Amino acid sequence: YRWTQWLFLQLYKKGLAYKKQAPVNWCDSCKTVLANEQVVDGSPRSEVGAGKCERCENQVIQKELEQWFFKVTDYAKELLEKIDSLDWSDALKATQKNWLGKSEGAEIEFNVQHLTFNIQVFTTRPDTLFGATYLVLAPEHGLIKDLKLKIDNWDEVEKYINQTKSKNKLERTDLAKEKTGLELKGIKAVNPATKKEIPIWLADYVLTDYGTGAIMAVPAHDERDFEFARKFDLPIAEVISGGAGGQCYSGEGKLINSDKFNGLSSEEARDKITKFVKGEKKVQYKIRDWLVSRQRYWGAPIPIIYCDKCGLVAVPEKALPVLLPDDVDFKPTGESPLKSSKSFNNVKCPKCGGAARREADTMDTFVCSSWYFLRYCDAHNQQEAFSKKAVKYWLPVDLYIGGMEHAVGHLIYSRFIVKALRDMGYLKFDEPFLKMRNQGIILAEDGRKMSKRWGNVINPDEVVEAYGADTMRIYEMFMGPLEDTKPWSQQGIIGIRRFLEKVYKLISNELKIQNLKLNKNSKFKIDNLQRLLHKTIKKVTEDVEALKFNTAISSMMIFMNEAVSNEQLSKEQLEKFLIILSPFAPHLAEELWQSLGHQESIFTAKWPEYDKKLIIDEEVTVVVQINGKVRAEIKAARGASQKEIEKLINDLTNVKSHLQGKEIKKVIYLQDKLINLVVN
RNA sequence: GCUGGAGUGGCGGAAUUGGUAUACGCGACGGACUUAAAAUCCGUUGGGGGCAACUCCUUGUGGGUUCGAGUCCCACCUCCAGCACCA
Repeated sequence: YRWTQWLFLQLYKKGLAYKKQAPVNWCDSCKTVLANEQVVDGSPRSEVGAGKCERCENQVIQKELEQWFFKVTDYAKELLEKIDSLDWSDALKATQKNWLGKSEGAEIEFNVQHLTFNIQVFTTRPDTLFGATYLVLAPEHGLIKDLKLKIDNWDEVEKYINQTKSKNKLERTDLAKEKTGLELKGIKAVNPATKKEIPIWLADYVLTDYGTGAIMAVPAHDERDFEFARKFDLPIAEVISGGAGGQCYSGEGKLINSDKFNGLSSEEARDKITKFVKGEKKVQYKIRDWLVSRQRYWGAPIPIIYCDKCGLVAVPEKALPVLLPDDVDFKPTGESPLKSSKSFNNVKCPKCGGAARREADTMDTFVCSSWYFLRYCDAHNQQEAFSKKAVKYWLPVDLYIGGMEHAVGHLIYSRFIVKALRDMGYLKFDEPFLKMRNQGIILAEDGRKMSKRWGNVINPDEVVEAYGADTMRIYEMFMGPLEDTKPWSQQGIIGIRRFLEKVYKLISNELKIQNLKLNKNSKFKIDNLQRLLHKTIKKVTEDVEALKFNTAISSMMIFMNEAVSNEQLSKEQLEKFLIILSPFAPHLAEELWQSLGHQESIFTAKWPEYDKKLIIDEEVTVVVQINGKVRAEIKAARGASQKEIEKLINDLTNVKSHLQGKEIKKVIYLQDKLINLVVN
């Protein structure tokens, strides 16, 4: 964590790490704050449904605290734009795009009537400006206090603000709940397009931390504004055609009731109206800065010192690491545990030498995990976090495998850190993980998630005990595609055990290992087995590359079944087979390899190459279709011409009977595969 | 509501990307071995009809394109995942 602290200092120097007072997520069971990304909805089957700590599933509450943040928002644009250049799954990309939440619109200024104050709003629909019949501010909006003396119903307003404060995020964002709000009496705003006076309201459905914390309400063309206007009897002005009377229409269309802009399309009008009222085009993102402070013991201490004279002072890099003290109780209490350590807390200011105290919070563990792959390239370097040379050699990561749950946490943080370090000159690449695959989770046999709560957990140690580690390993790969969520089957695993036993028996004298040339009578079979082996090598090689382990295993099973039923297999064939099996069943393959007399490990053996000539069959099966329906199949020599095939199939009784009294209108021939006779 | 993904036998799943649907495995049924069971081995196994050769139906539903559709297009249904009063 010395180098994690170093990383913090680099971000701090660049202004990318900062401290601010803000409402934050607090888990009262873990006794710490959480990042937005660490608050989850909970399992779909949970009773309550929203806002839970991802670690303990406790309901998260909001607290107003001063905390450290990393400025991920500075990179929102690039984080979004570069997603499409990555070889990641669509689901992962979409989730991350969702989280970044880009929306394009404009900031427009509304003057407060007869006063010098004005209110900025963000809207994605400047084309509907003529229909803005009132404004709504978030209860936390800074302007409200400034206008206190002008507001006639201040007592009521204050009461509403306090009510909002007492609500947690869950209560406030409950979609089912009816909207609440009240008017700021005594003041009015002016719609910059219509120049008409419009009322200013306060409502908790407007969020303080998105956009400007204020909206222009267009009830005719926004569902939420419509609902609000109906409840409080506010005017509704239709400015986009296309809606049914008396209903809200949130789509686009031609402008109406919009003065000189009438007749324009929504798209054309957006720019023009924004210019007309001297508004500014703006792009908004939903993502917030990353809250990295934690009130926990286990974590890298934040390398900052507070001095009464100098204020906030960074720990000099030479003084790193700031070690965790051992004279504290590390159980979470809600206060940072490091605060209670005398040895840790009291220090001298690095600038003036005066009495000072250390920052007592530690960093989110995700700070460490957002750059570990850089350190892994150069783990023993004592002079720097990583050398440019080592990082250039190893990174970016070619293939990264991990769960979907990292979509909006680790994977965004890592991308952010890499971009920040790149801009500081430490790295020369933009993205940490070029190709990413998400393994699906293995569910319990009942199709639910494995959980202590359901008592359906499969203990891998017990599986290994009963069937062996190789069996367990292969079964997990055989169950289905890597990325699929799939249920475990205690019954199904026996098939893999049988397969491996078949392989084992091959060398335990139950089957004879013979040389290829051995038996004239079985030459045909041996030839076929040799062909099958090479097809299997091809299939396994390609499937491994594509991470399609389930079909690779299936093809090895087919080969084994064939080898066993023929009771023929040369030592050379067995060896090649063992090598392709070895990544799947390392223990068994190694043991059999040694028993064949090898001194070196099987993992030093060269991966077999397939013979291109052997994977092509000389005799092929051609399917005979009549009007697209399979009526017969024939064996033919590879490369047979259409005429030759037509001659062959004419004699087939089933073909004859289907052609009786009919006329062949067209013949479709796919070499070595299929012939389709189209008849009337 | 928005975004992404998926619907194939009793079950997990294959299908060269438009060309024999159900590979491989589990389970089930029948048989061999056994006093018996387990293990192992052999056979059968999508559904219907037929003694049989064969034949009809079948990839969530309904349409369409095509010589030919699990695969492509349109509409719908269901499930999973993510986001959600984001203006």
